[in-house]
Amino acid sequence: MHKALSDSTRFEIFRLVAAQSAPICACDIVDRFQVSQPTISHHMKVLRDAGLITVSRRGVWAYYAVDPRGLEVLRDTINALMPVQLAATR
Amino acid sequence: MHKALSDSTRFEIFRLVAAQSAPICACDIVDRFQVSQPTISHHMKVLRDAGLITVSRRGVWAYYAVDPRGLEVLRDTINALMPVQLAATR
DNA sequence: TCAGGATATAGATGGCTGTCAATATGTTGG
DNA sequence: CCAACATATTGACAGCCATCTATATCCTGA
Repeated sequence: MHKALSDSTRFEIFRLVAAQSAPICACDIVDRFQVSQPTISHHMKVLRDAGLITVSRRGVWAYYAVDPRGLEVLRDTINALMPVQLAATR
Repeated sequence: MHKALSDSTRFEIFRLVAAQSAPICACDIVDRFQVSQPTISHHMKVLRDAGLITVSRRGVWAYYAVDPRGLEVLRDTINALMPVQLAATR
């Protein structure tokens, strides 16, 4: 999961997806980055395999959204590493 | 920061350090992993450069501890990615 | 059914990095 | 001051991976 977020391009893609209030079209992601469409597709697969995003198809288009369960796992992992009194901090 | 935790050996080292109630000696870390001493030293440097751990010297020995500020940054980064109602979940 | 477009897959490649052996650096006890 | 030890640094190398081009797959409108 950390590995999925360790590449800067992929992290930025994830941030973009996470910033949306609705699923975002893959084509819109391709438009916003300098890398090629296959590279974006590859990154989406990595993020998907990590459980961080979900994909839904509408016709030809692919719509990506954050998988809340993945984020929860990530947060819980971090919290488990924190000393208790620090974990209580908000 | 995610990159620092993306390697499995390094993540396990960090988990070991985080699990201690007092700083842990580098020699004890070397003892618990299969990799060589220089490799451990390299990983400690990566974790240190990422702001995740701190080191203090006592004589010949190096003692490592989690840097709470790094963990806070990490947690805040994750929280910033979460939808508000999910971030409120405990 | 076909053309065109959106996305995914395959294969190749260059750069990054985790690892090791060898060595350097720094510290302490005698 | 020296020997022994703990840790860090260096240099080399193999495997991984982000990226590209080319191509395949899938869907839709006409």
